[in-house]
Amino acid sequence: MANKNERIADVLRKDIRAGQPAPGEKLAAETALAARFKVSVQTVRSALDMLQAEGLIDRIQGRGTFVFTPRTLVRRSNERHQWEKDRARSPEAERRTTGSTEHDTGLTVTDLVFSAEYRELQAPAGLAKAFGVTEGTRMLERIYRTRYQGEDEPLNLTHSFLPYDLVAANPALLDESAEPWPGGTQNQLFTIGIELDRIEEKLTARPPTLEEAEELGLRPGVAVLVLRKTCIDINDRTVEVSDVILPGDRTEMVFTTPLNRWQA
Amino acid sequence: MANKNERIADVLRKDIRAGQPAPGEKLAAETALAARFKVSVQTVRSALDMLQAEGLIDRIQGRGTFVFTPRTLVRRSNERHQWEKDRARSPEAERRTTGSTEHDTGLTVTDLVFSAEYRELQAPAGLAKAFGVTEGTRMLERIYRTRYQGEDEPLNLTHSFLPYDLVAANPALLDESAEPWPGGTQNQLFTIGIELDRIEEKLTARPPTLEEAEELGLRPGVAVLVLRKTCIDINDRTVEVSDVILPGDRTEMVFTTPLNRWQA
DNA sequence: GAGTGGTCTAGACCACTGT
DNA sequence: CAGTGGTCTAGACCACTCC
Repeated sequence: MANKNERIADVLRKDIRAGQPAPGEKLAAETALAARFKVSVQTVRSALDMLQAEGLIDRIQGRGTFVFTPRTLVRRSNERHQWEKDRARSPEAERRTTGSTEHDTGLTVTDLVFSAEYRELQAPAGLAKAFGVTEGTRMLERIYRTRYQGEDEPLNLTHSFLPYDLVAANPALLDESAEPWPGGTQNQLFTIGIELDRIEEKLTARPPTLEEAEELGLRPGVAVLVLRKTCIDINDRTVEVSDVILPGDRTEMVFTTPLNRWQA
Repeated sequence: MANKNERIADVLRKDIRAGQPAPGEKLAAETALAARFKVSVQTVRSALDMLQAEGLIDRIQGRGTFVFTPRTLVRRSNERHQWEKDRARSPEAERRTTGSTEHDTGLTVTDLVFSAEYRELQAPAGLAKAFGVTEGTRMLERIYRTRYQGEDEPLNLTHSFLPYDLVAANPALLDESAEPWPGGTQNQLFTIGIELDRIEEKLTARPPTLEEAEELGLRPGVAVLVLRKTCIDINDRTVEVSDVILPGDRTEMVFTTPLNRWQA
C-alpha cells in the first residue's frame, strides 16, 4: 500500500489528465485538500511537490495552485545555418532586415530584443580542447540574450567563444556596440576571410541551475536544453564554439537530415 | 535576508561546486546538518530538496546523500541515418552484424539488449495530422526498448508508428518476433519499395512523467529529451513517425549540418 | 542494532494577492 | 482583511542499508 502523499498525487494527477481542473484553472487550496483527504497540510504539500516536479502544476504564492498551461513553442531549425551562410555575403541593407532567429520564428526584428556583452578570457581546459589550442589561450567571449518585446525573461542565453587573435584581424569585431551585427556570426567571420564547412551541434537536457532558473524565469519543474554549437571552417579548423541554454517548455529544436539517393 | 533553507542550500551548493565533498562522496547526515546549522531536520530536508531538483545530489534511503556523479553520455548522431540508408540494401549477413545504435555508441551487438512489442492502433488526432491521414486510420505501433547488458533500465524508449496498410504489403513486417530486424527500419521500408528522402527530428526537454521515471529508472532531478522523428520518402510522403524518450543525464544528441560552398 | 533517509502530524507564523 | 502558498519547529515512527 502506497504512502498517503503518493496516493494523493495519483488522484490529483488522474484528475488533471482528465481535464479536471482544466489547464490554467485553479486547484483546491492546500487546506481544503488536507480536509478532503483527511491528512495534514504537509502531506498535501508533499503530493503537490511531486506534481510540480513533473511540470504538471504551477504554484503561485498568495494566488493558488494552477494546472500548467503548455507554452507555445519557439522553433529553432538547423536550416538557419545554410540560410545564414547564404546571406553572409549579401549587401548590408538586406542583412539588416532579418536575423536568423527571426527567420526561424517567423517574427520581425521589432518583436525581439537583443543584448550583447563582450569579454576577454583565458581558455579553460574544456574550451581549449574544443578548439584544439593550449590552455590559457586568449579568447573573446560574447554573451547574448534574446527576449520577446514586452516579456521580462530572455528565451535564450548564449555564450559564444572565438580565438582572440583570429577576430582581432578586424577590430570592429571586438566592439560589442556593433551588435546586433547584420548578417550574424557567419558575416563576421566572412570579414576576416573565413568560410564555414559545417556546424556540429551537441544537445543534452538537464534541470536548470539556480542562476539559469532565475535569469530565464523558469518555474520549478521546467528543464533546459543545453546546446553546444561548433563551427568548423573549410580548412577543418574550429573557429567558434557557442553554449546555448534554452528553456525546455518553450523551445523546439528541428533538425532535418537530407539523405543521398540510392544509386540504381 | 534569505530563508534558512535557501541559505543552507547555498552553503552546500558552494561546497559541492568547490569539490567538498567530491562527486560520488557522501554528505553529512541530515541530523548532523540540522545540528550544524542549528535548524530542524525538515529545514535541512527542504534545502536538500532544492539541490536534488537541480540534479546536484542523489539521496538513497538507508545509505545517505551523495554528490551526483556525471554519467558517461551515450552519443546519438544524425549521421546514423545516412549510414542506415547505405546499409539498407546490403546483404543480410552484413546487416546482421551491427545496428545503428551500436554504430553510434561504438558498442557491439552483444552489449545491448533489445526488445520489441507490436500493436495495432487507430490513429489519434495528433498522429493522423503528422501522417496527413484521417483520424482513426489503422496504424502499426511498435514499442522498442534498448538497454545495456547487465543494467536494469532501458536507455531509450521508442514508440514507432507506420500506416498499417503500407506495411501489410510485406506480412513479415507485422511480426514482432522478427525483431531485431537486420538493417533496421530503412531496410524494412526497402522491402516494400520505399526509399527515404530525409529525416526530420524535433526535440524538446521536460521533466519525466511518473511512468517514464519508473521505466527508465530516473532519479528525481533528471530531465528527459523528447524526440519526434519523422521519415519522409522520395515522394514527399510521411512513412514513419517515432517518439523517443531519452534520459537527459546519459544522452548526447549530435547533429552535423553540412553547408554548401560559396560560389566564387 | 546503529545509522540514515522518508513519511506524517499539529500547529505557529510569514509573505504575498486580491477585495 | 481573508485567503493562499511558503517556512519552520519538535517529535514520532517507518523503511532501508550495512555491519
